[in-house]
Amino acid sequence: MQIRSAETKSQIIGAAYLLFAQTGYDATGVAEICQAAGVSKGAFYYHFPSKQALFLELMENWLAELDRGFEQSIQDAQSVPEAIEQMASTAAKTLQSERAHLSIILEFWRQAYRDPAVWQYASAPYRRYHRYLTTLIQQGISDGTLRKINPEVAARVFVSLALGLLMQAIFDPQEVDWEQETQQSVRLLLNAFVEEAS
Amino acid sequence: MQIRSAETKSQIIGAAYLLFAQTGYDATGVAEICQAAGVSKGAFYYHFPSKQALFLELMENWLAELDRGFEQSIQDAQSVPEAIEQMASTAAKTLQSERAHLSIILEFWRQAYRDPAVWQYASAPYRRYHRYLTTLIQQGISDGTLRKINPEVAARVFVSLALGLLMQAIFDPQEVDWEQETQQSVRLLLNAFVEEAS
DNA sequence: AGAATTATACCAACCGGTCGGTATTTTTTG
DNA sequence: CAAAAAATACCGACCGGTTGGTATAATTCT
Repeated sequence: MQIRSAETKSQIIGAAYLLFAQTGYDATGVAEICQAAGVSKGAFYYHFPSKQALFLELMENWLAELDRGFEQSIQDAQSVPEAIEQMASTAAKTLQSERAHLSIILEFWRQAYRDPAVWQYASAPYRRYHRYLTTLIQQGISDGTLRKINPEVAARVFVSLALGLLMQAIFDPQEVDWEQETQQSVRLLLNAFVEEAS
Repeated sequence: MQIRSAETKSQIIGAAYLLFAQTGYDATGVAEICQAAGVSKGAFYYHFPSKQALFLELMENWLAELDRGFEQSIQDAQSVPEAIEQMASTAAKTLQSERAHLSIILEFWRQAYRDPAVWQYASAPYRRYHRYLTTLIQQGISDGTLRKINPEVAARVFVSLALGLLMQAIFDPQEVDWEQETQQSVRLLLNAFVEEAS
């Protein structure tokens, strides 16, 4: 039956997700994953050709989910600053809900640095967000909402801000309310970027 | 004599630095490090109690060097914005010179996430920079150079920007001139933060 | 039955770390 | 000063344990 098969596969991915986030890719053995998933090694290698392949699929799923969250939120924004603020809010909320397993991102980055195939998947989102933000800011400038700043650079600042906050959230999960911190940071920037009422 | 001893030790650290940056901590074997350093395994374990200890020492050295670069540059700045700009410039230059081995930072972060001892060393600098930037911005506000922004938040933005740009520089070492990109980003922010001439 | 799926047993490679012993340098002693 | 003793620095074979992956048998589903 395909139902059971699919079930075991997602069991494996789920267990691997938790273990990779908890202990890291290298330190997590295949046997360990199988045990946590309640599945044998044979089943594992029936569904995945290798540990690395499992990792890639896991990452694809994760990033796709992240994208899904974004696309829903971007829809209805009245102004450019509001759109950016909403993007930030969505990102913060998504990450907040997964804050216990954010370290999986460290694993993504590490693998991405070594394996070109992983790099392709991992780097695409950032490029896309940068491009999207650039056009958004351009639009804000031409409709007079934003001051005449360099859209490319400003977009890079936002992407960097997101990455930087993410890093800090990974390492200080409780110290600070990162959702609020994100909101404050973005507002600070937007206030500094909006055209003064004349 | 201690000279030979110190020599071999630094040979080991040097070789480990390159290999860790190239292949990662886990994937780099002790034997491999020894071979690259032209030294035996016995010598290795004479100088370091464990692979992990070597890593820690390597990281301490690296971070201390980074600090040294900063302290020299911060000295003579005429204004608060100039001080920040100079900090950014120094950071960018330092990282530019080591751009081929920046991925060692990924290793730092990963180990820091697991080992509390490593975490202490790795997180201290960024806390320090955040604190320093906060007072710097506070000063800029009280002397009328900067607008009335939240110093804590603004400092966080700068730290995040640095982390974010660093991440991107690690993954796209050639695509962009990150030294220039850093300068542009910081200037954009500073321009947005300075008090308009009245 | 037979194809798909899961379980068990196993392997070869590798890895961090140890250990008995050797070479080299420094210190002590006659 | 030189011989002896001690301390330091280094060598490389070796070990216990782990790991990703495989071969093959058992089971389940259609």
